[in-house]
Amino acid sequence: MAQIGDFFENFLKKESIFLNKAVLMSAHIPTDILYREEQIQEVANILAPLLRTERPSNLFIYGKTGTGKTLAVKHIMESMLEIAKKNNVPLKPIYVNCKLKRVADTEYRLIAQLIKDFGRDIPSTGLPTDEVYNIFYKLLDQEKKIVLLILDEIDQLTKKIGDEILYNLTRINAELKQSQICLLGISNNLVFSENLDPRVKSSLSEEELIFPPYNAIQIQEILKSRAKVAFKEEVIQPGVIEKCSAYAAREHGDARRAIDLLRVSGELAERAGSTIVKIEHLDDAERKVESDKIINAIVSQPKQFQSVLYSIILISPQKRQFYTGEIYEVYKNICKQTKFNVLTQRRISDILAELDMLGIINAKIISKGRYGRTREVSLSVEENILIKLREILEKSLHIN
DNA sequence: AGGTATTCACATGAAACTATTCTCTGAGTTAGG
DNA sequence: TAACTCAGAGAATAGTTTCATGTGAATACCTGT
Repeated sequence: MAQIGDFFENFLKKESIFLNKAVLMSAHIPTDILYREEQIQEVANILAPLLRTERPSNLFIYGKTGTGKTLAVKHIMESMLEIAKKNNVPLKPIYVNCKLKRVADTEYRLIAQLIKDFGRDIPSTGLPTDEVYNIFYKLLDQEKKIVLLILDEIDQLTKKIGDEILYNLTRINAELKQSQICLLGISNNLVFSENLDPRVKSSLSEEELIFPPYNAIQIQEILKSRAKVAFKEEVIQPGVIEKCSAYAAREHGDARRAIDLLRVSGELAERAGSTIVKIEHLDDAERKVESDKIINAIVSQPKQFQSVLYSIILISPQKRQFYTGEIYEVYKNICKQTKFNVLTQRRISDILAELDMLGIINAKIISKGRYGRTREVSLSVEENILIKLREILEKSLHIN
């Protein structure tokens, strides 16, 4: 008892190397956004009519992850809302992230989420979809207002359920008597609109904007400005920020990743009892971020999914590459052991494709001529993560 | 030898099914007047 | 008679199954030399 008490005492006494860690959290919106002045101005130009209660053009923003899209839009949204309040403009911005599981990743749930933003709760199931639409229309038209609907990661939404909702949303304006709605779509996928219904495409992207990736120097500056606020002075070893931004620049200039990395480095350094953040902490952080990403992705998947991955891990020591059929055989044995019912090969095929998407395996469709056509699968996970993964799966599947 | 046809072992697509979770509705039940 | 309970109908969703069709190239099978 005393020991753990001491630990907490010490923990309190020990000075944190952080001044304000919140600055390094992904939810944080800094007051000045570096290197995005141009884009912000552009967005502001397009959206400005909102403040006169006029409907601006629908806007579509493209850019890879961590290029400041969401940040810029949220920033603009906040300052506009402020002005609108001051001048009594009935502006109602709504921000929805379409990727969030069980929140806004289907048509029903998206509309339900919007309704919730108007202060009314809707049951999570049980109602017909058009009923939900009706409620939404009614709420919208209750009083005159102008709505700015921001759909973040909109590509995820259409990938899952098609572009019908978008069509419905673009048509809302025709149904409304008093209010107006303006759509702002944000997509990570640069070619997103190509496989969109042409009608939707033309009305959704009346205006388009591309956020280019940051280069290494820009990321460095961003990191420095954040670090200045987040950490105490002199706690960061020279070179850490440089290396951190180099990591991120290698991956298409993802600033969010860089910031995460820096935060985790700090946490690791602190946990290790170090008073400065060293390069080695950064290296550790890189590994940790990577393995956390993979493990999180796996843990949230269904059991059957995990079984398939476990099968792959079981074969992997023997061969470097293996085929769908082989995996299926091993998988069937696993099912017998764990008393799961065996899924069809069709499903396993899909699961393999998904594992490939998650980047946990590497699957390539090859033809072996006379001997058929199949996926050639290999694991693309580092050895030490693999061991951890294996433990987690065994626990999760109750395999001794 | 050179050219075509087969054939394997899955991949890929679409539709339909299953189980679960949830609402709404209306019939039957209960309790109070 | 009003309030309450409770079963059944109907929805949305995730995860599958069923059925149907597609596919790239190593081999088998011809053909004419």
